[in-house]
Amino acid sequence: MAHNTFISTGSSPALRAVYAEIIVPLHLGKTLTWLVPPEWQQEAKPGCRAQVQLKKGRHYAGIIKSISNEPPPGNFDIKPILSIIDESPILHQEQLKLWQWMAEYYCCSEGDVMQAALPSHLKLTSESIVHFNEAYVPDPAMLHDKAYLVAEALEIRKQLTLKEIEQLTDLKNVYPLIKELTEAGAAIVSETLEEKYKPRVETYITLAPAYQSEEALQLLINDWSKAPKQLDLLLAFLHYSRTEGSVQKTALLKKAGASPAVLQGLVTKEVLQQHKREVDRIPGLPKQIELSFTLNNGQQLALQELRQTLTSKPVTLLHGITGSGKTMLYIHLLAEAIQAGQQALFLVPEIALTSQLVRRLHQYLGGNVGVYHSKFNPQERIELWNKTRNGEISVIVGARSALFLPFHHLQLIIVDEEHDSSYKQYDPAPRYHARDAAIFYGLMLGAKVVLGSATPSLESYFNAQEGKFGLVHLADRFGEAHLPDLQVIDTSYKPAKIKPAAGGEKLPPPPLVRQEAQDAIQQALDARKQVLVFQNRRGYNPMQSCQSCGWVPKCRYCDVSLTFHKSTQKLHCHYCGTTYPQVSQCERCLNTDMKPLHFGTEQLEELMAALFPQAKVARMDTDSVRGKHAHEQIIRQFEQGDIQILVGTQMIVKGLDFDHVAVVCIPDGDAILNFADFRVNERAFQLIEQVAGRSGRKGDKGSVLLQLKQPNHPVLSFLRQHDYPGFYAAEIINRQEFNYPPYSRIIKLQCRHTNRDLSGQAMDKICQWLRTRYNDYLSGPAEPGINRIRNQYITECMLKMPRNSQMLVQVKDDIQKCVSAIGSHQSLKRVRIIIDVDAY
DNA sequence: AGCACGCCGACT
DNA sequence: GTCGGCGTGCTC
Repeated sequence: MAHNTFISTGSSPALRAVYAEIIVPLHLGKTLTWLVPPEWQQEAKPGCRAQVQLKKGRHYAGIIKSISNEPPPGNFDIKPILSIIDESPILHQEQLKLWQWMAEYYCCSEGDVMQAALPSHLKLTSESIVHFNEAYVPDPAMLHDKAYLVAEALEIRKQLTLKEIEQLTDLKNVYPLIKELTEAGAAIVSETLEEKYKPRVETYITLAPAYQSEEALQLLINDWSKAPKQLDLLLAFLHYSRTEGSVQKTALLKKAGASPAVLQGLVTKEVLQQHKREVDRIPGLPKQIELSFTLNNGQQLALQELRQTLTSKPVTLLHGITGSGKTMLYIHLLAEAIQAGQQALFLVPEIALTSQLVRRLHQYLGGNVGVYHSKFNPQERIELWNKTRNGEISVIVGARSALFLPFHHLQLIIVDEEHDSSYKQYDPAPRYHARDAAIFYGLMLGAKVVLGSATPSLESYFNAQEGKFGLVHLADRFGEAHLPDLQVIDTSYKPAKIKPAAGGEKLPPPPLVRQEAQDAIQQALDARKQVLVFQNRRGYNPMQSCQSCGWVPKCRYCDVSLTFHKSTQKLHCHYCGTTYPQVSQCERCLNTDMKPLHFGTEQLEELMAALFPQAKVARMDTDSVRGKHAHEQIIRQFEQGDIQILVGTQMIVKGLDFDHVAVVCIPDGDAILNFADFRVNERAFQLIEQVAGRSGRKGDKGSVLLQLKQPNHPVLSFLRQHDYPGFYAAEIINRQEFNYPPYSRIIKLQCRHTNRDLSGQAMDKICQWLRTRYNDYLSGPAEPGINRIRNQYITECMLKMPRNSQMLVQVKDDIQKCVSAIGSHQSLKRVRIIIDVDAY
């Protein structure tokens, strides 16, 4: 690297200043440049973290993006880098390229990408420490009361953090006070950037060298007098060191029932010694590969096809119906990658990352597999990060953020359940789609990419049809299992044929779960089978309304009705989380006849328990799985047959394989089919087909009970036949006709502001500008169905751009210009603008 | 994101 | 008249 050669000959580049372009974890429009002082020029390499200061404030650990001799344009003082944190880069060049692509493609800053990509413990920000200036003599006349108080505290404690000063003074803003203290010469402020990752250290006990020999030891024990507890502990130690090899301190004390003081006695007598050792937080398994299963003919064939398309196409779509054993094929591919000394990434939707899946991967691929997801603590994530970087781990299974791990030889990326919308990050930026980013990254690295799904996204299937992706079908269900029957139960209103009895008694309302469905469930229970009940609404009643005026309790901050939760006896807003006391009286007309509308998982759980008292009923939704292990626990109980009926949201759909489910019941199918979005049909097909796939494994034919008010919905015929290609063929025509993806790319723009008018005005202006060039592609401005969330009024517009990439780059550029124009508009500059590329 | 700077109400 | 509250601009 010529630029940082300090001693050089000829036209001495050493005299030229060295600059580093650095990504800081902030939402900034551009990267900033720092000067690299000579003492850091050797270490300053792209991918290393550098400690930098912004303004006079905090220090950050930024990532060096590039090094150059060219100063940034503009005339201002360029601050020097304070230090280089990493001896060697923590990111590879390819990762930086991925970041850059992501920032450009999804219209965000690289700082935004950094926020998502780095585990929190690598993103350091400084803490200000206020030190006492020893030369200072406290003088109450010179300082204000509170400042004097702090000065006195500093004299005793020598240093205080900002938090401590806040508590001490009860001030919200301590900066003026600190300024006063520093100006008076009482205090000096420093910034500390501390490495947050600390290796886990355990203490091990060994015998002192003097007693290593059998004779010396015998002598010691035979001549032992006094301190019987110490002798007990010593004997216990000898026992464990013989049976287990190494002896860990806390384990020994626990097993021997001894106190630390007893051990300390032996250590002081120089009989035993203590050693500290760094240990892994993630327990390692043996790195063996044992593919102790056989593929059926269909799977064999599919695997061969897959291997073939992977060599000819950069991306292959594996369309395998639910229960066809896609995971087994993945395991084969992963094993091949490991054996070839490569690394592989196995992406799954967050909640599909269950111990069921992990257990299977560990069973066949052993310690070659590492798991990366949000339930792991920051320390464990760093260890996995490092193990990926140094190649200790070959396969990572993880949710979307696992894409950012520092693989050094990534040659295979599998995206399972590729249709799953949770691959798309919604908020905050970067609003990226992990599947699409994985495809880009795979192409860049020359890695093979496999997308797998029973119900592929229209985009992926389209790409396969066009020949852009390879396509492999896996049609047989594994182990003689049949696809379930779809039974539609018509719940549309039918006028009663018999007149109501004299006196005008009302007919009782039909039950939420109709008699037919109840009978089928009862049958399943009688056959000692299990039942899943899918309902995509949490809570007890998603809504209630006044019987006389129609008033509906709504959230104070959001434009949504409140859901009653029986567990808390409160009304909840599912958008901002605010809770309100239960309402029994209409606020508008004071009528006391509030009627609950619709139903959620809580009510269904209660209903199922009442209808089937002999069965154990459980519920799985975000409310019932609050704890770290609650989710796993419910799944395990269901697997073991301790639960017969499981009521739940999406959560029960993803990644779970249950062997004894005979019936899947969907009481509110209309909620799935009546969604105002161009992806309704696709989502409905995926959701229902996926839930259906949970039933009827291991030989029996299961059934799906779908209650619907519209029993002739076009999607149903395809669902009945489990005919994905048929569904695709029908749906793709709609997409083409209305120019929706995959025939176009959608960019959604949103304005958010507490003032509805300002939000609207900003969006109007944006649309005005965009219309001059993109009139044919623009729809909006409009207010979305829910126009206010967390007190922010939302307005939006949508661009349906042709797939032509040149134009896509252009439009993003123009959008950025719009955003900065709004940003410098006097009255609209405070409106927040959100750009969502490939929005869902 | 934070922190500095600047403009207005509560209180000496 | 000042203190200190929060609104908005800039960061190499």
